[in-house]
Amino acid sequence: MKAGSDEGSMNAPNFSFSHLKVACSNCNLRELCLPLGLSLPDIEKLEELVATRRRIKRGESLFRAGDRFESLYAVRLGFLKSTVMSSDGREQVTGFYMGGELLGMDGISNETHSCDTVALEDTEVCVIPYERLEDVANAVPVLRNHFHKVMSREIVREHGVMLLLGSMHAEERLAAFLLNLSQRFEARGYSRTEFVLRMTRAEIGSFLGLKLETVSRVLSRFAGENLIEVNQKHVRITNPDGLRHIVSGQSAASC
Amino acid sequence: MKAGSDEGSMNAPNFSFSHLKVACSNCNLRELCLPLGLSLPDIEKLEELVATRRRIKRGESLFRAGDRFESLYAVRLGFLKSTVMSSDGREQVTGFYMGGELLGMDGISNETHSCDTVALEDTEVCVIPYERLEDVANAVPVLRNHFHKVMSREIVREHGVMLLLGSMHAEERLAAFLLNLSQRFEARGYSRTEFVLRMTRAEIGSFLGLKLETVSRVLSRFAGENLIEVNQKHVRITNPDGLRHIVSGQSAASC
DNA sequence: CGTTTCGTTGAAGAGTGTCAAGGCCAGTGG
DNA sequence: CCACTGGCCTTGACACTCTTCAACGAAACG
Repeated sequence: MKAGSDEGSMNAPNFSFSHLKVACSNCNLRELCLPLGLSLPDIEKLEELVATRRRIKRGESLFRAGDRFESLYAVRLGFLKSTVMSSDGREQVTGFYMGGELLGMDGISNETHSCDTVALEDTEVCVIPYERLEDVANAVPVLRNHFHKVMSREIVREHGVMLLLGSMHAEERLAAFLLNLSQRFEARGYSRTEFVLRMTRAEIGSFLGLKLETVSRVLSRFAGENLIEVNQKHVRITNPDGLRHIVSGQSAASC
Repeated sequence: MKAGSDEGSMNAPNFSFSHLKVACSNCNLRELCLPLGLSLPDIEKLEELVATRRRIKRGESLFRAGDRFESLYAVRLGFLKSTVMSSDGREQVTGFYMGGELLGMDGISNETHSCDTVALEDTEVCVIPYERLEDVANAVPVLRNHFHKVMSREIVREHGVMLLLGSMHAEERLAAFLLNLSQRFEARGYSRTEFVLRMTRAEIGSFLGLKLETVSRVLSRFAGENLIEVNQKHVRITNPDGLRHIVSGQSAASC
């Protein structure tokens, strides 16, 4: 756990809510989080809906499998992972989430969450009570469409992960993973070439269907081929085209 | 192509619509497809929405990646697969769909479909124009909730597939696959122990992240252990508990 | 400064993939 | 009716990727 956080008094779960006024209109993630062209009155309805925020410290969970579903969450700050667990205890990371992304949609189907979501660094999310979301979405068609698109986008994202898990080699998976992170960091105004992995090798491996040793070895190999520089969690992409080349059928050429 | 179909005059794509009156209220799939407790007026709105059906012959596609998204489809009869394709031409089956299941939600995010969906046997779907679905869903909250749950269920299903692809061995994947089919057939009133695989070994393999030879070998191994009987596409599950045992950590015990 | 967690690397082995040959079955045409 | 064709499935032998096991090094934390 990181030392020196100035939030020391707020770590009991039920007191980690922040009741400060939420201002979506000022949020620098609104292009990621919200549809374009919301009118002022619509934004006011929205800000009434997204009334609270919640902080999760590194290692704590936002929700767990089995928890009653009540809200969706928009990541405001930080980094999380979602995992599912099989009956015999195997864990699979189903996704990593960062600023502007929406979490918790797995819970709608059953009124119960089916995955665990854990913060990989100190994180803040906007709480979106689902019942009220449905009302607001009814009243604001733009928002309703947007909500449907976000759910659909999650489905499409998962199709991509299935493609990756089902038909790619270790090198291709990791190249695709790094490029995906790169692009998402860039969309948030960070460097697309240089970033810090918030997750461990084991978590990357779980997401990509590989063992942590394989992840480590492939990263070292990439570094040896001057595609990237790696130093523990710090990664710099020095040859993005090389990575793209690996993703799109380098294997098709060499095999 | 099968001979002797009495629909010979309807194979040009644009004439494969059937404008017969759709009657959700009489449909024997309504428990799978619709929420419980719809009032009569609600059902009438629904039947106005789901006004047309469409037939797809074996091998034909319902929609393709890149097609403009206009409708969702509910399977009334038949069997389909969805596939995504990577830039370098690798194909991944993302799911198999049967009676009562909803298709096409990938298209909402972009107004463009991102996967191909192909009939594996002669199939009939109910066409649900998306724009009108949104209106009807607004007017009928039960239906709106149901729609959201169906999308969420698709997300949860894909989490399960990710777990399978990311952390299971060939035998576990196939055992899980057979049990899943078994359960879905049972829910539709068919035998849960004896059924016909509508897809080829290669398609099963693509879905499960395996090669067709591995699928064939594992099925033979299961047959050798008297878990199932296989004869080409015909499968009989003789020891479902054995299969369940394989799914839940047989490997954890023996390794 | 010791402890723990995380990451790297090597060697050996298991599990799938690849390649190749042959069998089964349905549909086709003689 | 039969032989032929092509698609699908099965099986074997071998190659290869990834995992497993183990040891060690580096960083984070109290």
